[in-house]
Amino acid sequence: MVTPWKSGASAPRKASKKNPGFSPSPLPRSFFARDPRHVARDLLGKLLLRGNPPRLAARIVEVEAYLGENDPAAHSAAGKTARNSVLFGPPGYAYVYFIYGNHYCLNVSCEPEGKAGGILFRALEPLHGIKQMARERNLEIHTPRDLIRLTSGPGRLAQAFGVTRLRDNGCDLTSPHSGLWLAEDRFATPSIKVTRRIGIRKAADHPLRYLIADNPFVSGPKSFT
DNA sequence: ATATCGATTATCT
DNA sequence: GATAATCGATATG
Repeated sequence: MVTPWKSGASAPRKASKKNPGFSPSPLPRSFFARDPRHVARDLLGKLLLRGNPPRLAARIVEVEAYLGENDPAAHSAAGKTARNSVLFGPPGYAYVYFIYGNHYCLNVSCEPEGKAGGILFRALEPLHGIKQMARERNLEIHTPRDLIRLTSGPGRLAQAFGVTRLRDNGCDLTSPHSGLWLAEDRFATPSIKVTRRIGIRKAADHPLRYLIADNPFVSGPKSFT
C-alpha cells in the first residue's frame, strides 16, 4: 500500500507470504514508567494493535499528556476513585472512560505505580484492518479522504478499534496477549509539534498536545497551532 | 472555514 | 442536578 502524502511512512505490515513472521515488538513497561510528557512525545509513530497476530493496526499521530494530581484537567486531579484507579496503578495499562453520553476514550497509564499520569490517544493513521474499522464506525470508504473519519479524534479511534470500558479498561497494553497493545515501528523520526490540549476548560494553556506535523489524520480545528 | 447545538449517561457535588 | 479529555449535523460567511 502507498500513502498518498509523503510522510516517510513504512508500509503497513501483516503476516503474509510476502512478509512472513510479521511480529512487532511490544513496548516494554519501562517505556511508560516516566513523565507523561516524555511518553507522549515518544508514542508518536508507534503502533496501536488489536489482536495477535494483529487484526487491526494503526500509527499513533496525535496524543495528549495528563499529568496526574497537579494537573487540574486530568481525571486524576481530585484523587483516586473507582473510575480513575487505573491511572494510579502500574504503567502501561488501558484507562478507558465514557464521555458525553456517547463516546469512549482510550488512555495509557504512565508513571510508576502509585503516581497518577496518563496519555490520551487523539488520532491514528489506519494501516491494516480498514474494512473492520469502517464496519465498527458504520462508514463506507469511497475515497482516501473518507479514511480520516475512521480514526481522527479520540471517540472515533476508540470506536474503530472496538474499545469499550467493559472490554478494555485495565488491560495490559504491553502484552500482545491482552488483545489491545502497543508496539514499536520503524518510522523516520517524525516532525513533532506541541500545542494546547483540545476540549478542556481547566489548565487549557499548557502545551501538552503532541502531534506529527502535516499528518492528515491529526484531529481538531486547523486553528489549533 | 468557523460557529453553534443537541445527543445521552457515568460520575461527582 | 451539573458537568464532561466528543461527534455529527446544520447554519452562516
